[in-house]
Amino acid sequence: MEKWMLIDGNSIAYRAFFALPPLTNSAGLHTNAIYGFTTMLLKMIEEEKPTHILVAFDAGKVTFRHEGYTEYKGGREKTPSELSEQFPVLKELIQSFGIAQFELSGYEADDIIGTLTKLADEKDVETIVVSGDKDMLQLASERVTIALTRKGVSEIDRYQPKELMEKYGLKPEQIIDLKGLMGDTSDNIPGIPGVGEKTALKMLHEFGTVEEVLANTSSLKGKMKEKVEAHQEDARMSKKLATIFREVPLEDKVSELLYNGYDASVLGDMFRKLEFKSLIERLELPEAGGTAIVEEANYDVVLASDVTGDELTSLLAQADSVYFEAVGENPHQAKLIGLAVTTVDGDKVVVVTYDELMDPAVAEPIRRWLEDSEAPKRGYDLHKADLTLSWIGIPLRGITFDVLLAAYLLDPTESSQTLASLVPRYGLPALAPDEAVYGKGAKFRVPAADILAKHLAAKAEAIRRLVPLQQKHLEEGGMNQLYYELEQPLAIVLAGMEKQGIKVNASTLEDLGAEIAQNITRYESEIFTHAGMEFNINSPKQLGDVLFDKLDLPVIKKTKTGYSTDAEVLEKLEPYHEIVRLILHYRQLSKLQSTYVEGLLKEIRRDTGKVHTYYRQTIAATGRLSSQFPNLQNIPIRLEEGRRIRKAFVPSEPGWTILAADYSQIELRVLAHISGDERLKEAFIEDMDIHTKTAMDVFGVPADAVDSNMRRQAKAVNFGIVYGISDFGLSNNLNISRKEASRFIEQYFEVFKGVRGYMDNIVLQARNDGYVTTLLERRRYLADIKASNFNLRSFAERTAMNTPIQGTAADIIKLAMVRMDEQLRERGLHSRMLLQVHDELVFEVPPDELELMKTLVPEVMGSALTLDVPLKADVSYGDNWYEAK
DNA sequence: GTCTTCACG
DNA sequence: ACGTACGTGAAGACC
Repeated sequence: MEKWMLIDGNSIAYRAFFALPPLTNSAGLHTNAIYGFTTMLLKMIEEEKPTHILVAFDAGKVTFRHEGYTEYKGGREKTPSELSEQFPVLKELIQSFGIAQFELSGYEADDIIGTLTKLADEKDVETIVVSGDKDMLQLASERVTIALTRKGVSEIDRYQPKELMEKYGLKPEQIIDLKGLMGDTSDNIPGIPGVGEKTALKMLHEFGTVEEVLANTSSLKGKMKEKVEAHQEDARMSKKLATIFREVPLEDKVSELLYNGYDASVLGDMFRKLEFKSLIERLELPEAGGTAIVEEANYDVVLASDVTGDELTSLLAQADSVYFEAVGENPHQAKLIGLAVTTVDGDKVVVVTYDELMDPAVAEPIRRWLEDSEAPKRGYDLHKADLTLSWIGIPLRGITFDVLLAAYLLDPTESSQTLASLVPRYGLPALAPDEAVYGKGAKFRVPAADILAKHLAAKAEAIRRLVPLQQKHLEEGGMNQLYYELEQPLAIVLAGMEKQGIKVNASTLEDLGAEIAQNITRYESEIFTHAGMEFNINSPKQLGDVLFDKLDLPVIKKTKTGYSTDAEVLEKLEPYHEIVRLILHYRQLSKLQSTYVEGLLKEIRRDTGKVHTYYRQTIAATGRLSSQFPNLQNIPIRLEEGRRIRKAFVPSEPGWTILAADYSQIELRVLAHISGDERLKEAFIEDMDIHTKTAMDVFGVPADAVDSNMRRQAKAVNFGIVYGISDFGLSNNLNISRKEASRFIEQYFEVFKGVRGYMDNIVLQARNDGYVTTLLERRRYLADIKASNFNLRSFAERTAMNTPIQGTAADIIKLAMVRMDEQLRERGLHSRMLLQVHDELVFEVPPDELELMKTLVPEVMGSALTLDVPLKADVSYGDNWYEAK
């Protein structure tokens, strides 16, 4: 079955140009229109899977339309040179894709596309037209779908006659009547002055066509009647101008549209010229020179079982880098496939398959090497490797460098940190894609040993070559300390905590679950009664239909796909209908049940009764950790019902205690330090209640005049300050007007002048350097800090304000963790560090260590880093995590 | 796979 | 005029 895709090249390029921030490649060529066009093209090819593709361009300056009306498209702004310079390159790119393009003198892209859709209708071929121009809607038919871009080029609305009727109440052929009446300023089509979309639609719904409207002016009234009568000719001519000409002599050029996919090396060359690195990675295109740099491997691959134990031992004595391959996202459950070790001189790579590692006859030297803390190892994601290995009883020691961790510090915002994506960043030869070696999804297979060995060897070699390059960059970025003294040691501390796990009492959860289940059923039936029908309350779509169509509640907010029903909306709807409160409760319970009761129960290991999270150290752009499988950083606490989940988190030894310590206001303390604001510093030096103090200063009242509402507002302002304040955000949060919010902020900055100075300064610094840093020199690049798009730029500015604060707080608790681990070890304590929740550390403590830990933990946390204000950590403890409050 | 919602700091 | 608070992960619905 044929399927055609016809793209309006000029229209899409224009749209992309104005939607995207200015991008240039290093040669200074603007590339934003090309980039936008390309992403749109890839998306549409993927979604539509066309057999034939054409990109049509407008040709030359004079089209047949000018013959009748010389002002056609007059008055249009001249195409900016930043865009026009992109057209020749765009055409080259389309050629690299192997996609046909037409440009016929005297005709516009519309006409070419119009002619082809006519042909498609005649031949009964399914066709999609891609454009940003609503005029195209006149071509819609049962076979022809018009895809119009919305909001730049990223979102696309598809129209067939049915959708057109729903949205405008018009048939496709009436689009030209619409234009005839209302005109089009961008094409300088006059239409009837004073008639806009609303009026034009009204007239067409009544009369159907321009001609009929003109024939019935008598039924129009007043000013409108005069205008229509005076501009009859304009309307007729406008209609004619808007009509797409569908008889372009294309003869039989359709066969040229056949699309057979692209040649990866040709497209790769083109993307390289444009410096579309993300697209090269996304499409897994070869790295350079037409085909990938295929460097002849200049090392021998040695299988462990092919050499004697002594030979293996001596090879490992000169080991340099190591790569571990495991299958599975969750390192606690991942299956090791094998590992590869390069020698220092790079001329040999030893590969050990999993079976060999498990074979005592072969494994002895390799196990000894892995466990030897004096044998240096450079690798990729050794935190994960350490954890996976620990489950088969092999500790990994002697880590001296990790290219994943380094890549993260060098650019934490990079979207992919896989080894394969990292390698080209440093100009090293590409790796074979994992998919090509293993297949994906159901087709995943571990290949034969020789093929596997080659692949693992290439990865180990890539690591060996990456290390010195990254070390140089770390040095240049002043991140040596951050790397060697913080992140790298932390990786092993984390693996220890993860392996240790925390005990979760299943029956506590089950009891809670039974209680919640009862309540859920109750709410469910009450909701159905109020709704007068049964439906899936968990479906935002169905819920929206009930609330806004059936019950006719006011629509507060819309999402891309329909009505919004989030908690914020529901809270506003509470006064209108009793059902809303019930839904809010239902939502709360349903979340608790599915995510926390059922979700957590699934994660408990049957044998030990523990859950083992996995902390990811290279995800968050600010330097924070993230937690997965399960996420133990978002266990409920704010509401009592949810907080009870914490009762299930208990010590793993009888008689022990859960001890939790959290930093008090760490982010605001960090802000006080880095901004140097005297008032804020003083507040913390005096150990005041910071929100009350803020209220006093912002409202200009004494402490005893601060009521709970003032404190609440001050607290919101403090949060806003940390997030990178905007009046809009604060007004939203406090449900006040933007003006009021803006006054709060102004008053805050009047008092905390140093904070204002910091905010102004950090944004300037970001603009200057392109990045911001934390106290420990952790770096975050802000690609959009100079964007012309207000939204993108504002976002980058808020990020510039927030990242040094959030990131420094992350630095501090990470430091505390490394220190704490040392302390437990050096003092020979049995207490164990189990969890980190951004500003909190959770331990399990034997009875005889409780008194010591109660002072040691806050001491270590408080002295992790010396700031101009004290760091304070509060301790609490109990029989479970709930009691430790 | 994407979207929406919601849990945490 | 624009239209967002910063950072995450998981579940369920729906395509």
